[in-house]
Amino acid sequence: MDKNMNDKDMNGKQLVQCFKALSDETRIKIYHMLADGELCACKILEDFQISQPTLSYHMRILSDCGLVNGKRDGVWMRYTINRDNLEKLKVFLNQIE
Amino acid sequence: MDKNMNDKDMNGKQLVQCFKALSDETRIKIYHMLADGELCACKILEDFQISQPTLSYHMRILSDCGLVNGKRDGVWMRYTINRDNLEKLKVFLNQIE
DNA sequence: AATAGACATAGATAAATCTCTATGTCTATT
DNA sequence: AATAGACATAGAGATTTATCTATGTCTATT
Repeated sequence: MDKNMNDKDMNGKQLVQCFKALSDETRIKIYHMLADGELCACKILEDFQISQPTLSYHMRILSDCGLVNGKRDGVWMRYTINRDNLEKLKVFLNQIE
Repeated sequence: MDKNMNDKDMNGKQLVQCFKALSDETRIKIYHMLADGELCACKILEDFQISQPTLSYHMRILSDCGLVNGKRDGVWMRYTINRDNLEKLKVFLNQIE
């Protein structure tokens, strides 16, 4: 696992955290939605039958592992995909085989 | 999530299951080990400080989601990476962006 | 400065997950 | 047919996760 690691790799812990972040139907759907571009939390919330604190919890998990960037814009939180870490996930999978 | 799906895609549930399977340090390490080729359960077990039933549990999770193939060979279980489903995971990530 | 709206945090709870020990099943060998 | 070895299953317990309600914080508007 640790051999052949370079700056394009994630460490094991971070990888596990990323996969854990994507191992939930709500979060994987959010991640997929963000593929089309930036979205604010209140917009994302409209697409789900969950409470606002639950969404906040999911966005924190997606942010903490580095898959998603969040920036405040006044009263809104605007979320985007973190392209660097998406790339690192791809690098990991491409290492397999 | 469901638009633009074709035979190269996994459905949402299966994707979630795959990511869940990889969201554990033991399993991600096993998956990485299998990248180098077939291994039997008893060989994999040597690399971890876990009980045999726990390994069996993890191998079941990796198999059930389709990331890993297991075939019996007499008394041994020989595991390999399921290349098709690895490819599907890659396709999913490549769809992002 | 009072209010309203967007988001975060705290605390509680139910469900899922990971691990173990004990035991069962199947295969190959003696 | 008895035994040993590799793996699976059952059941239990501790931890983690996903969700909620209630409440707090911060920003913008009136």
